[in-house]
Amino acid sequence: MSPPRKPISIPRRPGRPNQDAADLRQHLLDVALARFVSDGIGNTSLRSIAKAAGVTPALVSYYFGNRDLLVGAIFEERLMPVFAELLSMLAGKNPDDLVRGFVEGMHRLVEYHPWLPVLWVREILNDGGALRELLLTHIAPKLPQMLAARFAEAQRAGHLNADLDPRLLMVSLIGLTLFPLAARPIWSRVFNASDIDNQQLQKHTLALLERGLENTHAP
Amino acid sequence: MSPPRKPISIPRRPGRPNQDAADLRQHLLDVALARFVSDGIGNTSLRSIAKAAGVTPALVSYYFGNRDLLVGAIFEERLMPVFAELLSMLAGKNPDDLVRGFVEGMHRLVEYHPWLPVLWVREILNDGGALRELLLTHIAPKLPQMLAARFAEAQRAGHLNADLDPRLLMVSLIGLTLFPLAARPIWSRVFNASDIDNQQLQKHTLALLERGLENTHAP
Amino acid sequence: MSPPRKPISIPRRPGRPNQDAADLRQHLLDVALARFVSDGIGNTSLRSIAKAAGVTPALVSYYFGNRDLLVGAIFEERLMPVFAELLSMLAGKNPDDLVRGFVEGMHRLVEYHPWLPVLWVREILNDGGALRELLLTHIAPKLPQMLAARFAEAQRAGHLNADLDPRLLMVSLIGLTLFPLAARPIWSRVFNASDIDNQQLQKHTLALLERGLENTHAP
Amino acid sequence: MSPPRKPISIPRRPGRPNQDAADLRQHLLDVALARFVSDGIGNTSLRSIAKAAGVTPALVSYYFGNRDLLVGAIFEERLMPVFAELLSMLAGKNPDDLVRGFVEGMHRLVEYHPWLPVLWVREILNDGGALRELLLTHIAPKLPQMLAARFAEAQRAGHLNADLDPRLLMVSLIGLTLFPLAARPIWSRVFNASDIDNQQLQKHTLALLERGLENTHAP
DNA sequence: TATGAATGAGTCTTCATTCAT
DNA sequence: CATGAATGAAGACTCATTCAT
Repeated sequence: MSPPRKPISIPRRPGRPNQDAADLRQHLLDVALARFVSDGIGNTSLRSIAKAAGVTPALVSYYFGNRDLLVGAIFEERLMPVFAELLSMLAGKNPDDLVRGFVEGMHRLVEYHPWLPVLWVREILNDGGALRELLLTHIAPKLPQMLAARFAEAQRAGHLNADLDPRLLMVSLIGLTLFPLAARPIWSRVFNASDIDNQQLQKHTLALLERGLENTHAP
Repeated sequence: MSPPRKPISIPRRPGRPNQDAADLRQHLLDVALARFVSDGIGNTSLRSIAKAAGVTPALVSYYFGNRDLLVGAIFEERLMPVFAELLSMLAGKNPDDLVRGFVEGMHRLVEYHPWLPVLWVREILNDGGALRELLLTHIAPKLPQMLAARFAEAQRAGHLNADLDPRLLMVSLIGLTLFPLAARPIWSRVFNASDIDNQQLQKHTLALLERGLENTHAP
Repeated sequence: MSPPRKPISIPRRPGRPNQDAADLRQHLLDVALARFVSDGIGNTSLRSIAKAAGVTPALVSYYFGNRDLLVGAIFEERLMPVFAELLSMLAGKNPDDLVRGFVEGMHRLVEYHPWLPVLWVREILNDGGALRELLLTHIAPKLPQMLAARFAEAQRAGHLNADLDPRLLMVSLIGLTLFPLAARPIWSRVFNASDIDNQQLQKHTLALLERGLENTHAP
Repeated sequence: MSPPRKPISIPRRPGRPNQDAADLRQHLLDVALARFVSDGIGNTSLRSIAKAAGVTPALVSYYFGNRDLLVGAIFEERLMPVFAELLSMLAGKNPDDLVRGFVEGMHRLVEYHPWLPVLWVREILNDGGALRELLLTHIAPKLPQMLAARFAEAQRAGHLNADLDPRLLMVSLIGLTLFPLAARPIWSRVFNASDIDNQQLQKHTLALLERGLENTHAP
């Protein structure tokens, strides 16, 4: 891998903690990710990342080559691992637990990577999203296709509402997990709903998924 | 006539059809909306709008004053009317038809205003979204609060799954309508699903909402 | 004279009093003069004049042809007449009264045309001043040369301090009249001297001119 | 090394001598001052300064941040030192020499900083002058107030024409030094007076100040 | 390894001016 | 007589990037 890998520690600017080059690279990625999430990738200048990281803009270019390569690095070193995690979470699940496993897994994931929903919505979901193409060409197909296939299988076995489309179910699952998590700031404000935590959201989601709207508990 | 007049008469941009000012204004709004939808508001320069409209950047300033006012105009003249439509669609519905009405209404709406889902996701859902504040302060609260209130009422009357949160149900509904519609390009590609049309999506969504995942049709 | 001279009164915008074209021209000149004085000619846009006059920018161009011609009109129709006044004030003065006449005349002039000192200092005195060239080629030479000549004559007759230069005396006179009048805002603030009115200034100036610094009243 | 580097090496603007950054900063200040003096601060674009300095406009922003900061730098690094000089020149003077000291000091000052009178007149004296506020809040009050106080003292001691106002005397002194020096181009042309040098001007001024107009030398 | 200096392209906005109406 | 529409040029400023050091 490219430029700064030697572990020689040269504490240049005393403001930043004494870390070696690899750490600085990670620091830059952290800062960049934070800015990307809060401002959007397209709206974030390298300058602002550099400033937030206590570093010159030239350094950011130096470490990552150029803007696109930085975005690529964020994708590969921050986003991909998260999807890998999700994949491994769902690997062993048997079909009946799959939906519950997905919902719980996603919630657990977001607990550790709170930036995921927003980044997903803004940069992947959207037409010009900076990460969409990367996702679609690198990893995306695998996970959702695998899940959809297993839904289809369950459906054929009569374990799943026959009126559902297995592929669309995959979409619905994201619309019921990542989407509400990304949208929290807005519904929290609209409904004055700071009392609702993620656990309640998860419970609501599972209730909706498992039994739909009808009050089937009642006899 | 005294003041200095160059006698050469140059007909203005012959490329654009001879339309009056009001039309041009609408044309500019159309173009701006299109660019906003495809690139994001924050990433769209007035210059690019002007170019796409076959007009100088100065003219865009001339018509709308400045960038923020243009965004405001888009909001008021393009987005607000759509929400008004939705509101009137749902006005007369009785509680039992409400969810179905919402899903069908949203689909019908998007049929006529295909840009709605994307714009919603990018500019309202997201943290720094250019339209979020406008929506939240102008119209947003009313519609979702009204619907959530009616859900709560239905729930008290025993007509609605007791484990759902009425406010989160509102969120879920959007996650199952606007979200999949906005995400169509992506799932269509991932699943090679150009065969799935909006009608199927609507059917799937209603099936999921009404009975959940379980295969309750089977005895 | 150029464009709008017909006395047909068409009250277009009801905001502005019902005045005919000639009056509108005068109105525009008034407004332009006011803006020129307060912002400087170079810093004043036709737009701002038009706005202040309740008129479209196009109208200003229409009436005066272009920016330079407007400045020319200000010079000819506002500044020239003032110098003519001064000239006539000093015409009949006999040599001994000349200095006193100049000081008093200038003060009287400024009483009626308070904008004179500022305009003079900014637009004539300065190197790139918009009116300097106009003044130098149109009128300037006459008045100061005439006065300087009469000072020289008085000096030859032994009526004037022999160590003075008659031409520089002309300069000094302006430095002791127009200059302090233009500078009033600044010295008034520096010295907290809102108590000093023009009459006191005039008295001080004459005292300085007539006897210099020394306390010659004392026997 | 990895990041993409175009191998073509283009030596930067060979026109300007190879000077280090500090020198370039000074050069830019020099050029800016010259433009400010000849065109007025408000009428001088960064673009024109950059062009005159053989530099891109972006570089001017790079060095000074923005327009106001550039003006501030001119004030602090060019104007303030001059006033400090004047102050130190007058520090030790005893009251009787004060006026003469002021006139001579100002002439000496202008000899080394020929731009001072014009800048003073245009940017401090004038109402919207860009440097006025800076001067008034940073330094102005001290010097003139000190001088006026000493004039008042001399007057009380009977050493100064009793009909003068000490504060206005301060104003008159500027009107008889900075003003004629700033106006030289104009009176030099009006009177065809290229023969009058600063020494003669100084002599004239002192003669006027010390004895006024009357020919008191004659018995 | 890291940066300061520098640039060219691009941002939005304002300006004076023109001309058909 | 007066203006709305339109433009091209210029305004200040920011940006990503490069390169010598």
